[in-house]
Amino acid sequence: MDSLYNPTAVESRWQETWEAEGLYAAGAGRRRDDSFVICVPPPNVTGELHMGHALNGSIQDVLIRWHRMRGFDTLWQPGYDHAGISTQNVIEKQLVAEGTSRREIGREAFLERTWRWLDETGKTIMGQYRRLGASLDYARERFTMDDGYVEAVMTFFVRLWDAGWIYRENRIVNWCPHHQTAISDLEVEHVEMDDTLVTVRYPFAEGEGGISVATVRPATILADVAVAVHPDDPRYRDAVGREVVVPVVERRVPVIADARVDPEFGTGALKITPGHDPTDFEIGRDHGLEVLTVIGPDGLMTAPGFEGLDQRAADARVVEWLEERAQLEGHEPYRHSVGTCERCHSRIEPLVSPQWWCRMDELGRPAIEALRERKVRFHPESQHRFAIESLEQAPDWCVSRQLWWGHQIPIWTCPDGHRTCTWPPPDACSECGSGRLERDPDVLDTWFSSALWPFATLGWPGPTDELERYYPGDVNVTAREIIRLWENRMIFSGLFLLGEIPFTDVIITSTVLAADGRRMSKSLGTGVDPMEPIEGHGADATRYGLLKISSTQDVRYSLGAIEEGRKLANKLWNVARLILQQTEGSTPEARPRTLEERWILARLDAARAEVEDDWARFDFSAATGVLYHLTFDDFCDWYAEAVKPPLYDGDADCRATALRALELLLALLHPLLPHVTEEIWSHLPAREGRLIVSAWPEPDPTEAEALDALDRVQEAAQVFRRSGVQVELESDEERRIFAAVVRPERARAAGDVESELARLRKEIERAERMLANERFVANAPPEVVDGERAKLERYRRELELLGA
RNA sequence: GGGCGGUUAGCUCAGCUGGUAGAGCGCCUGCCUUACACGCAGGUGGCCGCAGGUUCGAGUCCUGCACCGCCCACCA
Repeated sequence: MDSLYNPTAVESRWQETWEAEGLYAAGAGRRRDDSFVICVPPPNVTGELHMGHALNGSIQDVLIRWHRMRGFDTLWQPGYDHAGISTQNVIEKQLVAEGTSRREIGREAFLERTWRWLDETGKTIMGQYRRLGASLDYARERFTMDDGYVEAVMTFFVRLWDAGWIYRENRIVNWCPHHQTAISDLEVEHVEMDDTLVTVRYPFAEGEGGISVATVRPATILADVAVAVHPDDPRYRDAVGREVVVPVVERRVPVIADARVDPEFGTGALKITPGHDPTDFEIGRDHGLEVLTVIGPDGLMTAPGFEGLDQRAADARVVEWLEERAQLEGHEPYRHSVGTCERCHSRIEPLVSPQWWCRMDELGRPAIEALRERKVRFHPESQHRFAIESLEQAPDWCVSRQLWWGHQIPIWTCPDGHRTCTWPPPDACSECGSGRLERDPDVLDTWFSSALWPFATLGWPGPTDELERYYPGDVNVTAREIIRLWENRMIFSGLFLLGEIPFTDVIITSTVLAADGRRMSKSLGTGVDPMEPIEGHGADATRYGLLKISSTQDVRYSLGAIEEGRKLANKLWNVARLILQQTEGSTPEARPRTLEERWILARLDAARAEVEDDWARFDFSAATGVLYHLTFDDFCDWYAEAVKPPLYDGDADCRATALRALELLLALLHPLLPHVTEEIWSHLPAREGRLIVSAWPEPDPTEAEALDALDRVQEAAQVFRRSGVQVELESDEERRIFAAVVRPERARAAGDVESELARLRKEIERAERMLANERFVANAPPEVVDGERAKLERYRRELELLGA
C-alpha cells in the first residue's frame, strides 16, 4: 500500500467488481423485508452527465447504500427518457447537415434513423453514473419507448379518455415555428429582448379623430378585429361602441371595453388580435370576436399581399404604409421579455391550433389533498407549498405535440369523423363499425410518459410481483424546475392509476452554479464537466465535495470542497495502513480495555447516530462535517495516536480492537466514500464479502465516563500546548493518554503563559458577570446556568495551576 | 408584477425550537515526531447588510429599508 492514495485505478476496479458480482442488483444484501426504492430521474437519451446529475446521483447513492447496508431490499431504477422534442431536434440537425430534412425522408424513415442513432451513440449517461460509483441496478435499465413502456403510456391515455378528461379544442398555444409544434407553457423560456414600440393611429370610421394604439408587432395589425380600452378610462368613454378603421387592411372594427386592458400602459388602448396573442384571444373569445390569422405555422406571413414574407419585412411594410399616411405617431426602443423555445431558442409564435387537452381539475384534486395531508413531503418545506400551489393553479394540460419522435396518440378517426380511443388498436370504428380508420398523427408530450416512470418500470399495467414488492417507492430526487413538469404529474397519475403516490419524500436539490455565481451553461462557457473532478480527484472526493456544498439554496461549485474530500480519503487510507501494518495475524473484535478504546467506540457510535439522523433528514452537508471530524480529529489525532505504543508493543486486545474500530469507521464512511472504504475493507483480515452489503453498525451503549475523561485530557492538552503548564488529571489512564498524544518531552518547553492567563481572566470575568445577573439565573434554563458555573469553576482551577 | 431564498472571518459556507459566534480553504509561527507534509501542533482574523422593536439576553423572533440571487408571469 502506497502512502499516497491513488483513487483512479481503485475506483474503476471496484465499480466493475460490484456490478459483476451482482451487488448493484435489487435485493443485494437483503436481510429484512422492507424495501427502499428510488427511481433515477430519467435523463434525456441524448444527454451527457452534468453537475446537477452528479449531485443528485451522489444524494441518491448515499441513501441507497445506507439502506442496503442496513439490510433493506433496495432498488435504484436506472433508465432514459426519449425526450421527444430534444431528440428530434438532434436528428433533424443531422439531416439538415446532410442536405435533406425529415419531411423529405418521411416519418417511417425518420423514426428508423432515430432508433439507429440512439443505439449507436445515445445512452451515455448511465456509463457516467457508473464512474461516479452510483449503485444503480444497471441490468434493469429502461427506456420510455420500450415495448412494455408503450403499453403503459397507451393504457394511461385510454383511461383518461374513458374518464372523459381528454378533449380537443382550438386554442391559442405556444407554437415553435422551427419545430412546427405546440409546446407547453412550461417549455417556454422567457428572455429579455430589445424591440421597437410603435404608436399607431386608428381613425374613427365615422367623424373626426381616432384612437392611438401601441404595438411591438405592426405586422399583426392585419389581423386586428377590435380596439379595447379599460371600462373606467375617462379618455375613451365616448369612444366605446364606435368603430375604427384598421390600417392597411382598412377594416371597420368596434371599440370595446375590457378590464384586462391596462390604462397605464402606452396610450391606454389595446389592439385586439385574437389570432396572434394569448390575451387578445381571451378578450376576443369573451366578446364574441372573429379570429383572423395572418401568420402560418412556419412563422411566415399568410395575409393577402404579404404571402411568404417574414415578420420583420412585413413590419417594415406596414410601418411604411403608416408613415405615408401620417398614422405613425411615434416609435421608441422597448425592452421586454419574449417567449422562446427552450430547445431551439426560436421566438414563440402564439398560434391558434387544434390540440388535445387533458382536464386537470379531477386529476389534480386528490393530489392536492394528499399533499395537504403530507402523504408526500417536499424538502425543503418551501417547495411543498409551491407544489400545492402549482397544482391548484394548473391549467389544462396540452398533451399533443406535432412531432414524430414519441408516443403516437391512440385515437383513430373513421371517414364519418367518429373517434375511437382504445388500446390495443381498434379494428373498426366503435360507433359505425367502419374499418377505414386513420390514426391521429400527433405524439404525446414527453412528460406524459415520464409521469408513469415509477410504476411503468415495474411492469404496470400488468399486475407483477415487482409492482407488489416495490410500489410505492420511497424517495425522489430532482431539481426545482422539474416540480410541475414531473413530480406533480407522477403524484397525480400514481394516485389515479394505482391509488397511491409513488414515493413519500421529494428532495429538491440545489442548483449548482459556477464558482463565480453565474449559472453553469455551455453557451456562457461556465459549465464544468463532472468527469473532470472525478478523473482528477476521484469519484469519492467529488461525491464528498458535492454533498458538502449541497444545501437548500443554490450553491457555488467549489473545487476546494472536492479537495477536502480527497484529503479525507487519503487520511483514511493512511490510518488504515498504520493499523494494518501493526495488526498482522489479528482478527477484528471489540475488546476494549483502555480508556481510549472505550472512548473511540463511544465516539463512533455517537457519530453513527448523528450521521443516521442527518441522512434521514436529508441534511447531507451536515453528515459530511460529522464524518470529516470523526475521521481526522477523533480517530486519527486522538485514538490512533493514543494506541500507537500498545500497538507497537504487540498488545493482542489492542490490535483486535483497533481493527474493529477501523471497520466501524469504514462502514460509517462507505455511503459517502464507497471506493476507498471498500478497498481498505478488502485488506482487512478474516473478512469475507464486501463492505457494500455488509452490516451497518448497531447502536452501542454510550460510555459517558469515557467521553468525559477524554474531554478532560483534551482540555489539558490545549492548556499545555498553549502555555506549557500541565493540568492535573484524574487518573493514570488519563495521564498515559496525555503523554502518548501530547508527548510533553517533545513539546515546546516555554509556552506563552501570559496570554493564556489573559484569556482565562477574560473568560472568568464573562462567566462571573452572567452569574451575577439575577434575572439570567432566574430565567435561563438550569442546564445553561449550570454550564456557566462549571466553566467558571474550571477556569478558576486552571488559573490556579498556571500559578496566578 | 407575484413567490421563494440570501446578506456571518480575506474566500466558500455552517449555526435546530433565543443563552453570548464555528468549519474548510487562505494567512502567520513551530515541527520531515518510524500512517499520512494531501500531514501534526498552535495562532491571526467577525459592531453576524442597515435602522427600529420584543426580551434579563437577539446571527437566531417581529417591522421597515437597502442590495444580490432563483423560480414563475399574457403588460401590448
